[in-house]
Amino acid sequence: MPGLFFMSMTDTNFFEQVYHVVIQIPPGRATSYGAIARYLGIGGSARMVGWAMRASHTQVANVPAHRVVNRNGLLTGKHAFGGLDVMQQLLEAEGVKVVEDKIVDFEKHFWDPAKELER
DNA sequence: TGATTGACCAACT
DNA sequence: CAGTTGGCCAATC
Repeated sequence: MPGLFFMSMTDTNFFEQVYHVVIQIPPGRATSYGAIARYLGIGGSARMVGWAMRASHTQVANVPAHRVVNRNGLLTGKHAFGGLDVMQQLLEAEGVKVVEDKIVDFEKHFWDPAKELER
């Protein structure tokens, strides 16, 4: 039932790539902007990933942006969810503990597209 | 059109 | 160990 996402064909291929990966993140898992960027082959442009996410919440639905945090496991984009504790609630609802705006045992919940989707 | 900024990351000082 | 710098690329000023 998921995978029901669509966007204007005027959107850049970059956004499409990012969403394609994020949407495939399983519940209870999380990944980092850098990991996605590397998987897409744009390693240095991790900032663009986060930037694309911010735009996603207003343009595209069904994008679990709350499962994407920075390399530190910190919920850097919480402010984009309308509330400063919305992102945390979403994660905890999936079984991911969050303390001080950062994911506990981030490595344990880490989901690397380059590894899971590998090849 | 040039400069600044951004839900980042890694290396360097 | 903390602050700075470079990189990457697109949007905004």
